[in-house]
Amino acid sequence: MPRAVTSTSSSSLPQVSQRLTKGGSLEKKPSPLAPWQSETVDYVSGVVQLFGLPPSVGAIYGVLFASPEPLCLDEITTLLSISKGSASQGLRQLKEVGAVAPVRLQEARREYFKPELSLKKLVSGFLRDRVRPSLDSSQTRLEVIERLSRDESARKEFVLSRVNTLRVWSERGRDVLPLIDLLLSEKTGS
Amino acid sequence: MPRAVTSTSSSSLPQVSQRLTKGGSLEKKPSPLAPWQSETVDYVSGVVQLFGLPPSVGAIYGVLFASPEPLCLDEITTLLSISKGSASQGLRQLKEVGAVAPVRLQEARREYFKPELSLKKLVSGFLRDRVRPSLDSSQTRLEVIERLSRDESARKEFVLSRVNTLRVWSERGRDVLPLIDLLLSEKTGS
DNA sequence: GAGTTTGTTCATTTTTTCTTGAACAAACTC
DNA sequence: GAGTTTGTTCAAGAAAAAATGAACAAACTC
Repeated sequence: MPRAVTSTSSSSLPQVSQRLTKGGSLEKKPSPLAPWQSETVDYVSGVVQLFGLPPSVGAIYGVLFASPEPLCLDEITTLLSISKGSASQGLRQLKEVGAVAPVRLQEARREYFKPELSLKKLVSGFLRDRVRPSLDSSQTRLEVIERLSRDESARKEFVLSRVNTLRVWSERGRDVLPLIDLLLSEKTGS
Repeated sequence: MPRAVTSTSSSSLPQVSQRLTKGGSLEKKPSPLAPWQSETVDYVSGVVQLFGLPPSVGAIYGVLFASPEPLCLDEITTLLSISKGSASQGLRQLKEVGAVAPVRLQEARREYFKPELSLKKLVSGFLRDRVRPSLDSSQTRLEVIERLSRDESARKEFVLSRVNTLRVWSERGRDVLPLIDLLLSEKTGS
């Protein structure tokens, strides 16, 4: 009894099909979402994709963002016309980065979700869970390269200079992350 | 007539099969590249992929980075065992973001390439060509959302607050870009 | 405990992205 | 101009990523 907004609910909504397409955007088809909501889902989804997350994940965050009340898995599934599997996995990813928080509604048995709205938290969660790890493994790999580079007999200076450049870049990367965090913390909008 | 192919001198290159695989890494097979070079190509390629560029593009930048001399399309093709098409397209992309510069070698007819080594230039080129455009189109889309949101009669305050949040985020995004640029400009390593 | 409701997992299918290679163009050579 | 050499384009194939859906588990209800 997905109250309210089921796709093909009682009305004659003909195949309410709203499918994710290449741009990660949603085809404009009859939707249980208000126009501004569809547009927002689409927009947010695009932004999220810029950060390398799949379209469905962006859409899930988007629909939570555009909903006045927390939503449960089933509602998300219906509103976006995505599979239960996608929704479940997408929510997991969003929880991991801290982009979405579970809400326990007193009477309800299901788990509801609301979006994290602090840009700082969103970004730093992403940096922490997605970028930092890469930077770390990058460390190990750099060490391998340094070791191999010592076996080089020819062009010694060139090799050293390049390896050094890599090292510098890597450091710079590690330096910049916390600064981004810092930049976003001031003037907490909204 | 590939001459003076870097590293492993002018020896006979035995079936250099080196294929791009899922992680964007290169299978370890007999390669015309020295070990540190292969490793570097692999490493750099990984980093480049973090920025959303395809593996082959990263590999191309990587091999240029690891080569003491500029390379031409044909040499790149051979060293990485990728197709001429890939190499050509990859080089175009790299030229667009300013990650690679053409070098005119006096006697030679072919076009040779060398890698841009300034981190600042690399990053700002990327921001300019890949991120800025998204931010701009984002502007237009935000306007659409604002317009649609005015048609909303219910939950007025909620809708306004969300739209406002989007606006703030977008501004923040535009503010941060130049700062990143700034951060990278000081102390020019290497 | 039998039957629900809710959610997760994962093999399969679908979609998207990347690479290839062959056809084409442009610029040079003789 | 005919033949090279060098490089680009783009349709088609290959590979990777994402979404689906059905089987399964866990927690609840009676």
